[in-house]
Amino acid sequence: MKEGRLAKVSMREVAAHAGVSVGTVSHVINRSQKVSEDTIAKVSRSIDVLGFVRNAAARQLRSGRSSSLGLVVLDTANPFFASVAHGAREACDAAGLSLLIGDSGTEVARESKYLDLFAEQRVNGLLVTPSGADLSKLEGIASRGTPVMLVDREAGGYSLSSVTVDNAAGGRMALDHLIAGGCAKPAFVGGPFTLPQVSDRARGARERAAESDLDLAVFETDELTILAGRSIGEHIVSLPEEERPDAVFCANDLLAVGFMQAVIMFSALRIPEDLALIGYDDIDYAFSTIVPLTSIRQPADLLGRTAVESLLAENESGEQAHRDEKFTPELVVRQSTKDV
Amino acid sequence: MKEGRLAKVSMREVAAHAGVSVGTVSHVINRSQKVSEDTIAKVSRSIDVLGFVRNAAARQLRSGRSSSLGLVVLDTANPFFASVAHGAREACDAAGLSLLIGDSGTEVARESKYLDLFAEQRVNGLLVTPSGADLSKLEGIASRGTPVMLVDREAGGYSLSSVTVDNAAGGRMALDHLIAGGCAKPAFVGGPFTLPQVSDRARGARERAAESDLDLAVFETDELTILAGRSIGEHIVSLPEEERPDAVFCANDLLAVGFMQAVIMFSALRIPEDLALIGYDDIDYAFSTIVPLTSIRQPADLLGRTAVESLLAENESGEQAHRDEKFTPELVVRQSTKDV
DNA sequence: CAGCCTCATTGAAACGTTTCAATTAGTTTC
DNA sequence: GAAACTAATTGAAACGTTTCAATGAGGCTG
Repeated sequence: MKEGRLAKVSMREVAAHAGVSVGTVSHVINRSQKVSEDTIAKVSRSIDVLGFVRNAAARQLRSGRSSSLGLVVLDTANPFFASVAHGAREACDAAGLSLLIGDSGTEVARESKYLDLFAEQRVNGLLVTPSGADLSKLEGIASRGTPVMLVDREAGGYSLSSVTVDNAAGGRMALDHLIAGGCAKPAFVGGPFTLPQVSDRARGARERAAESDLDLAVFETDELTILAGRSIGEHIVSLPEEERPDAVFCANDLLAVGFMQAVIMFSALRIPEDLALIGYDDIDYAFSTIVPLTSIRQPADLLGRTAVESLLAENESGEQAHRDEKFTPELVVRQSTKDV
Repeated sequence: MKEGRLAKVSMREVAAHAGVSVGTVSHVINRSQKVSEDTIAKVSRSIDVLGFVRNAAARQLRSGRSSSLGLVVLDTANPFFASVAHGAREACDAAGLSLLIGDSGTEVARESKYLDLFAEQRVNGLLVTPSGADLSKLEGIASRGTPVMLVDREAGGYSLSSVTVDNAAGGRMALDHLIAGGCAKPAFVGGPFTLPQVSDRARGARERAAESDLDLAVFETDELTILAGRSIGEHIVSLPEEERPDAVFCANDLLAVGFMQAVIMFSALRIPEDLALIGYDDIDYAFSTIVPLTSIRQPADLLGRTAVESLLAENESGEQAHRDEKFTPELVVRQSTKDV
């Protein structure tokens, strides 16, 4: 019953126990210099016996290296970002890095808090989906030597690298499909419009609508959640028929899922006959909604993976030039829209 | 255009720039001792001008404090664990701690890797949903002074605290409901059975079935994912009618969602008339499946929050006694089962 | 056996903070 | 005007590593 009460053991104790110097212990642990078989055995044994655990803080302080990346996304509960994080994590694992994840909840203040935290942690790089329009803080961080990669957000005028999926093209695709299905009164549901992901999708959609001489009604939401979708849906289905859209393009699948709930709970409208519905992201659940959801698929996993890999590549090559990698989304047709 | 090229600035530079000692700078930053208004202003200005950022490694090394908790879950993509993580994060934010998250993918090796990583990080505490049966490693960590809290897993014989939801009771509830709806050939779908969450739910279900003189058929899966649900579903709907269950209890909602996809794609069976279906967790999407899914709701968010709070409380009070906090799940009836 | 390798090990200086006892300057008290 | 306080500031010692130049012990060579 000898409970090894918090006897914090450092390399000094290990060295003493094994009868060697501290430097030797370090070399055994890191294989940083040749050590004889005998010594390795002795030291390893002492490490086990004493239950020594390396101190990451000390090691990082001395070596300057940190071996971690920071990722800040808008909402970890959103399956799209969960996939992004998953892809990023896999890429980090492969590179022997650990990934710190922050959830900004689309709030600039929280995002900023995580950026500061990660900066203090001296992460090797930062992957960020920014919440606000002003990227100067990120630019500052990048110019001070920490590589920054924008995820699902273009650099705009800022001097930053990015990995994105073409949102305007996606919006255009969505409307193209709805119009081909014969829709006459399309609407866009989403928000906040301060998010370029939202406004770009809306813009692409509006442009395509205009080409067919159609107006695109816009219903702005506060969030991109199931709940927000349900409440705006409740509003829209209660509109008099002449004001009600006959096709709704939701800025993401969570909104669409909530919207569908509202249509079914609060109206007798049929999907897609009376109201066509298309989402964005093609999350796993889109396939399984009451009426299976047509959606615009984004390669989320790939986005995360690519972001990490590009960051590391850029880091390694000490490159200055910023790259913008842009993927193209893909239409996935299911029953919530009229197939053509 | 003066790009502050990686001029790594430490407290020494700040002190020099402000014309004070390093100690004073530290006191300004941490408010750890009274400093005159004048000096505070001077130092703050120097910090801004030089772009000083605290070095977390050095600060932690010296102070011994780390202000972070580690959380290891089975699968971050599973909405249940996403909610647990969310609750934990909120509680951490409230306590001024940062939360490190690891995803074990139900692999003991990956879990172990994260535990080591967190140990090196000297986290203030560990929240773990273990993948394997052997908790001796965790017990060892706890006895060496790092508080450990099991999440969604009981301590069994081990000397550890836990926060759980009663799985056997949940399984019992599910079967109770199915039997009340008139089911005669119930089945359980889930796995791996090495996870107590799975085996306890199955056990509760089997016991309740036995009380009504019914057998519970068991179909084991490798994972608790949509895909696994779909493939076992494909198998089950293709069974000859006399072997086919008339009610299926899935060990979680992801399985149930996949199962439902299979039923619809590969059979003409109606839910719930020909086949009743009940899931577990009551994730947000359960409400929106093709046939809205009956499920056993777990307070996931609360689980995460409580885990953190209990850990901190235990930590603070320096308590030795281990507590087991157990919540009770709740049946949520929707259309995938016959209401009674 | 002097000189020169090679191989393994060592000792001590850094890394950037926090912390605490010591110092200085200024103010009050008798 | 000495003594006793208070308030603000300082200096230096840790914290646990990594790293690098230096040391020592053999073994070879000529």
